[in-house]
Amino acid sequence: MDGGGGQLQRGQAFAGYGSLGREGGGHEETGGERSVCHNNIVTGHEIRQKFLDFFAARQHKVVRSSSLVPGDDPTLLFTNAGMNQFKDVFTGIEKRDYTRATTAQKCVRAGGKHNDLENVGYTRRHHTFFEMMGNFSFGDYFKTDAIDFAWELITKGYGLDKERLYVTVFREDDEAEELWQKVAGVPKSRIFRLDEKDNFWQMGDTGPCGPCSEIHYDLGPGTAEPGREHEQFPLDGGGRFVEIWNLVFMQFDRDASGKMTPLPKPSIDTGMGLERVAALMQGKLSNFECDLLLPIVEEAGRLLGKHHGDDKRVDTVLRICADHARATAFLINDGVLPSNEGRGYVLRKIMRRAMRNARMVGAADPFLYQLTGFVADWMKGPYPEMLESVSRVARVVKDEEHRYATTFQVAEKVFHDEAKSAAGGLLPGAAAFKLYDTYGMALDEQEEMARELGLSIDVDGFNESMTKQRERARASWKGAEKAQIAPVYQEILGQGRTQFLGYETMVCSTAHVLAILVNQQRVQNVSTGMECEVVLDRTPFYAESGGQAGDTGVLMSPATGEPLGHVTATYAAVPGLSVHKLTVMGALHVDDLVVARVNEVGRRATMRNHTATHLAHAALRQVLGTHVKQAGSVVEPGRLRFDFTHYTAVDAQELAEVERMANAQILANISVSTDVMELDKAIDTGAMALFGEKYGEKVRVVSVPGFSRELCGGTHVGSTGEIGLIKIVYEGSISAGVRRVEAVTGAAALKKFQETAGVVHGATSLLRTSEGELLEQIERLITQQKSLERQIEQLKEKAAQAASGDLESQARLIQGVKVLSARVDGMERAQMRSLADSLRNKWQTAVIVLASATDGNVSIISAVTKDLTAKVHAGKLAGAVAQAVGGKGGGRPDLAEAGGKDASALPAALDAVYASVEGML
RNA sequence: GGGCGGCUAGCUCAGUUGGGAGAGCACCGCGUUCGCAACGCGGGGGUCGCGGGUUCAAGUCCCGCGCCGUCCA
Repeated sequence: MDGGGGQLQRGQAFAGYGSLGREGGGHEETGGERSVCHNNIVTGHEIRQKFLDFFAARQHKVVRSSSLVPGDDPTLLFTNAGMNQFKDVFTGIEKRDYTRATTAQKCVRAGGKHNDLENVGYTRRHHTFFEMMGNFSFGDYFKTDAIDFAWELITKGYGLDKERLYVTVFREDDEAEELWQKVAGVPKSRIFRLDEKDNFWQMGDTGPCGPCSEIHYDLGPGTAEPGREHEQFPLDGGGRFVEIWNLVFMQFDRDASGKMTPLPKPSIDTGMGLERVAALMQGKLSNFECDLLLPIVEEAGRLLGKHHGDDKRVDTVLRICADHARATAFLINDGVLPSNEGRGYVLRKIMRRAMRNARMVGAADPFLYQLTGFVADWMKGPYPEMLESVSRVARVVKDEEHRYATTFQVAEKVFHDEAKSAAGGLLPGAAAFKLYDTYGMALDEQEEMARELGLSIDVDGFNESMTKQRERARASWKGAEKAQIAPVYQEILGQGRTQFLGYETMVCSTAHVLAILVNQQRVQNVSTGMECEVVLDRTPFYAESGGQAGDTGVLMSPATGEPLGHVTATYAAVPGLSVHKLTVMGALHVDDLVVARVNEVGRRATMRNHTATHLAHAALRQVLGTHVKQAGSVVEPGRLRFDFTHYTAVDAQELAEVERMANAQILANISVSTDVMELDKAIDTGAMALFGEKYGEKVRVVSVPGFSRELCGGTHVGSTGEIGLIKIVYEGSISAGVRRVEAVTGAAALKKFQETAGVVHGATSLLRTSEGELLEQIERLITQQKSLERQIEQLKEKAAQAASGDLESQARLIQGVKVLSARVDGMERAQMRSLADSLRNKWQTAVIVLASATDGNVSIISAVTKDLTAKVHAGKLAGAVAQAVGGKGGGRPDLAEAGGKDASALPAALDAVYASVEGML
């Protein structure tokens, strides 16, 4: 490692080779913007701020980082690039009131297409969590400015040495190559042309795409990763060359056939990894050495009682912990909770990988929850929300650490069982896979444990089982194809967004039919009895969104008032386009003028439930704590359902208090106000925004003054009194850390109350008691019931004893053995068993057969004392009797049971026992 | 969405071709002791997750559902 070749130890500044960030051989840059030098290293936080300031000064809107949970993009597991939140802006679906933006975006890459999880900790630049800085142009500036800005920021703003910078362009992008020379003054020798794989960007198989251009930084000779020194830029730099900035020139639109047409207004999307820039500006080879990560690595060491830098294996673990603690803290802050599917599962895998690695270097106790606290504190400057969630995050992480500990205990037990039976020191692949698949024990963990026992694991067998499982999962997936948004809706949206009138009115008499669809095909008209979808230019119908159910109602003829069709559902096929599902009752043509009338009773019930949901949310936060955040919501006419983050069951007192608070707001009959404002402003005034929801720039804020304030696009009552009453009717668990409540309001609440009162009334009249004494009365009945059952047991026992006295005299002595074959009608199996048992104990050496006939069923018990079981088999004895009465049976040699149907054959069968026993003895 | 494992006393769990629902800890009582710990004896506590089915008989076998865990997608 540290031979004479100038190979550097990780973490060591490579000041020996020139000095980073200085222009030429040690000359300090003079002038306004301070350049970087090794005496005065800039922090990661400063680099981030400088980026945003630089573009703000160039008319870019500084947009805050969006949530790590992408809004309504099912194709994306986590936000993984700066452009995610602008996707719809690039495609033109969404409009913003700016055309230039800049962000520092938190990103997670784990699971899904970019899965680097297994590499994290072992390499210099793989992370699950990182920050991506970027500037964006939405049809504003293009290549020239993008190149100019980028070059100016890194050479002047950040003061990177031009002699260390290289540029790549797409093979066919002559324009970019020219501009780099002209605008930035990069010599042609430093510009490389690359193929589609590296320098052509596309969002999907269709849609916007274009060439891109990357800026790379040369860390200098001797900085390549061990074993990769020979690799040459640009094919692969072996770690010596770092890609620091990718500029995407979005200039084509690709259609389904693969044909690319130039976009009228080309756009810019760029991304620069904060951690790698910070590392190289601070003279470090590894991102883990930069000041955004190193303190977390060191803190991990402190918590685990290890020292960073002493041991290679330990260092790797500390890096894993540091990276994963960042991802964990940020993901949970954004509302993700560890679970066994989807995003939650990826989070769990990240967390467990950290715990597992820590355990393998000797960590015994939960520690990750402390490290996430440290992360929150370290990142609180740019992400102040991290401090608010710090105790909730700690709680969630600690829970997961405990859960991991218990599952690990179980797995460990199974592992040792398997290890015991491992033949030839090799643990079979199937066993290893079972441990992994069923008990969640990772392979490296098993290998570690196997090593301690001097065993090895059949890894090939393991992989084989894994492949089979994959195939199974894939086969089952084929049937369920994802519903694709039909392009026809996009096409209709092109005619304009639906104007929603439902906030103000429930009827509109001036709506025009824009389009009619039958089975997603556009038609010109429809007639009675058909099912179709109708798009209007304006509508009072609320399209299902934000958990609120879509409206139902009717479309009518303006001339006659006759119904033209029933609207059975309303939904947004694509954002901005409301589609009415219609059962046609008359003729309807495109361009018709119609009266659209919402079913007012249903809608008002929905409005009551929606406002009540906000009241419940606010009340839950007051009663349980501010960690309570909405995790899902359904608002329908009949009820409301609200899922929220909370780690334990809500007890009866707490629920009662929540109901009391919410109803107090209803009784106070407070006016509900709605304001439309900028998103930033709304958040600044403390309105609650939801995880994963994507909001436009202008948002609606719904307030119950003094109690609740939430971003919400739904419809609400005018004042809280309209709700009438809210009653919670269910509380339960959804998954670890998420609870669900359901409630009813208004007429539904009254109905619920009447039903409950009816049940109570029924109970009081059955028990001939009053409401006040109902519970007491039931308790008394239960106690009485138990005591009666006990008395019956005792009586039965007495009866059995008495019977056994009689039976004793019936027993015959055959060759010194007491043999009894008797009928004991009315006795249950259990009683017969204990009777036989007590006789057996009493007689010491005996053969007993008892039978009872009840309700056409014959039960038979046969018991033989141990000393005789070699000669007389109780099972065979019982079986013989059973056969005679049309049944069968069996059991152990000393005790058997049997049964049959024919009671009339019983006396003879029982009598025959004596003879057959005599034969056996 | 598809596998696999689990659900039995307050807790941790055992329960082997289907044939007496059990252990340890905890709890209560008694004994021993100056007292405590420990020990001994005795006792209470169970819709065997829920619902169907097969069977003379189901904790045990079959089907469905729920919850928890785990892996794959």
